Parts: sequence; structure tokens; C-alpha cells
Amino acid sequence: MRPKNLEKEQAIRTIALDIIANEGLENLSMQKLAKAANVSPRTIYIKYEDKEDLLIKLFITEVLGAYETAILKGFDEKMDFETGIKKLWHNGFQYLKNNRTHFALILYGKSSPLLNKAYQRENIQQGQFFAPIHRFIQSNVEAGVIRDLPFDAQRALMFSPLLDLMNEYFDHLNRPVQIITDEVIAACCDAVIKGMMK
Amino acid sequence: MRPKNLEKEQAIRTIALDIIANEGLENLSMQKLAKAANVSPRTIYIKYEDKEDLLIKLFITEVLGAYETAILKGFDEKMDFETGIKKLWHNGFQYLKNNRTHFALILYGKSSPLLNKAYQRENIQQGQFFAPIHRFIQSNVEAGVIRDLPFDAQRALMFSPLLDLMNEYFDHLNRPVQIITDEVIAACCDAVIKGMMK
DNA sequence: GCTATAAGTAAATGAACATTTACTTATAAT
DNA sequence: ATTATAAGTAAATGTTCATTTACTTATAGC
Repeated sequence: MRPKNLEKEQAIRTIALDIIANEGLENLSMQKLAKAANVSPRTIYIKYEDKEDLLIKLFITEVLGAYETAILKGFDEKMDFETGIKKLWHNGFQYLKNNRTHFALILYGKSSPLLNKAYQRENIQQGQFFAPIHRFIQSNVEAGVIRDLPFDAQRALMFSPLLDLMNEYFDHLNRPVQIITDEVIAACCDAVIKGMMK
Repeated sequence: MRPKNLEKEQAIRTIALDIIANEGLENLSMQKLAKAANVSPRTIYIKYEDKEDLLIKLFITEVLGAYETAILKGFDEKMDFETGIKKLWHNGFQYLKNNRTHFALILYGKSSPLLNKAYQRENIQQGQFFAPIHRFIQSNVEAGVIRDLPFDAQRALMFSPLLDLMNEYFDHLNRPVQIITDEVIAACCDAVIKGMMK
């Protein structure tokens, strides 16, 4: 039996991400992808059931999986709160900065109904993405270090500015600005840390 | 001369937003839109040059214009900082909550290259969207009330959690959760207000 | 009430779409 | 070396796409 050519599989994924990042998800077609990846359209269908299957696997496995791994590298739930958050931000920034096409698909994960539903399904079935971060926040709430808010609120306060600022980062690549600084991370921490002056 | 039927123009816009919100920007076609809006495809081309023109006008005029108006209603640059931010959050929450289809297109404005570029072009040409908010933050920096950070960082810290939490809001419409609370808004303010304990 | 004119329609255009058919190729196991 | 089989290709399928053509309709200004 002829073995799968993994280079072709990788080319399909990489080039799909390229097209999505540069032309938009709404301009990705199977024929364009096949031509750009130098394979026959049929080859894509050997590896993926259909277009939906390709998009969902790209998003969940290729992108979110790698993002989770990268963001948690060297992170330990038992770290001091500010140290932990700083680590997560720096990991996230490094990863997204070096993987602009992944960043683009992550953004589509928030807008496209297909990808959004896939993310929620995955998050419910497989325990959650980013479970160590969930536990990290939980234990810091219990220790009285940070405010007791719903987890989604904590996550939004602490991490949504990062994704937002990445857009700024990529928009100013020519005249690069230091936009993600320790002071911004500290500001994020201040949002949730208890014992602020009123 | 036969006059334009404004109801048809509004139907096209409303139903385009519906399709984008429910099926995704990637599944909006001119023919599907025409059929759903009960007009001939040609009618859309009387009012819009082509598909790009329709999407950009939908995004910039119909959605961002209305969003800006709604968010600034009753807001005054001279308000006390926390009062001002609270007003903006409540206005934004009310508006997005009642205009889910607009919210969906705003999210696509962050991911779709076409809409993203249109937003930046508009923001540069026409002075900026949300200029009063820019000035509000500026004057609070100058008065020493809040941290001196780049405007984009301030904006990300103070408002990106709102959009993020709206997703949560719409995902739990059946079993509604109070996710946007005064405590969350206060937390956002704490991120940027000066004079925190270290 | 005519008439000029832009608004509107139904149907058609050719290109591009997702997916499949019919065939060829590479290789692991015999 | 042969062979069974899944991987791969080129070309075709029928559908849907954005946009246009050829025509009809409503009405403002006379």
C-alpha cells in the first residue's frame, strides 16, 4: 500500500492558513487551495471529509492545539499570580507573533458560526482547552489573591486585551511599536488583583 | 423619474446582516441575499457597486456608525473617569444585546482582511471613530488619573473585555447569566487607574 | 395624460464553486 | 518480481457564484 505523503498534508494545511490570513476565510476555495498547494483537489478529500471538516481540523487541531501547547510552556499552576500571568502573556505574544496565520484563524473562531460552534463543542466534550489556566485562576480566587468573578469574566479581563493588541502589532510591522509591555501586563493583573485602593 | 424604494434598501441591509450573523460572512451570496430580501439581484447593484461595496457600507455606515452613536449617547468627556467608563460599557452592552447581527459583523471586522482594511482606511481618513473617547482618555492621562499608555493599549484594556463577554452573553441566552456587572466594569477601570497598591 | 428617466424585474452569462469519476502510481507485504 | 491497495492525478460533474443584458414599470415634471 502506498503511504500517505505527509509533506502534502502539511502543505495543504499551511497554505490553507495562508489563504485565510491573506485573503480571508470567505475567499478560500478547495480548487484555489489545491492549486496553491500543488495537489489535485481529490487529494484534499483523501485527508478531509469535506470543506467543513478541513476547517474544523485546521482550527481545533492545528491551531488551537499548538496555541495551547505554546502558551503553557514553562507555566506552572503553582506560580505566583503575577509571575504566572506574565508567563502566559509572553508565551502567547511570542507564539502569535511568529504565527500570524494561526492568529488570523483564531480571530475567525470568534466570528464564524461554524468555527465558533466547533470550539464550544470541543470545549465541552474534551474537558476544556486551557484547563491549567482555569485551575490557576480558581486557586488564586480561593487564596483570596484575586476577585471572585465568573471564570469567563476573569479570562476576558486578563487575556482579551492580548488578542486585541496583536492586531495592532501586525498592523504596524513596518514601523514596529512596543505595544505589549510589562506595564500592560501589570495593568491586566491590576484589573483582577484584590486590595486595590478605592 | 421613479423614486428609490427605501424599504427595499433597508430590507437588503437587514437581511444581509441576518445571513452574516446566522450563516457566516463566508456563506453570504448576492443571489441568496436577493431571494431572501425579495428583490431581483439587479436591484442590489442599483444601490451598491458590487459585493465589496455592499459589505463595506454595511460595516462602516450601518453598523459602526450606529454603534458609535449609541455608545456615546449621554456620554460627556468631562465626566468623572469611572462614571464615563461605566456609561460607555452600559451603552455598548445595551446596543450589542439588542443588535446581535451588528455584533456579528463587528467581530468579522476584526478577522476579515477586507473589512479590517476598510476600518483602518476610514479611521485614518475621517478622523477617528470614537474620537470623544480618545479625548476622554487623553485628558484623564494628563490629569494623572490613569496610566500613561499608548491609546491602543488603553482601549484594549478598557473595552476588549466587553466584546469578548458579549459572545458569552449570546451563547447563554437560554439560561441567562449576569455576565456584565458593575464589578467587571470596575475591574476594567482598576486596570488603568493610577495609585494602586503594589 | 404624455414622456423622459431612473428603479426595478426575470433570465441569462461565463466563471468559479464543492465534490466525484475514472484512471494511474507507489510501495508494503507476499 | 508480483500483487493488492490506498494515495494520488486530471478531468469532469452539476451547482452556485457575481454580475449583466434586455426588458418593464412607476412617477416627477411638463
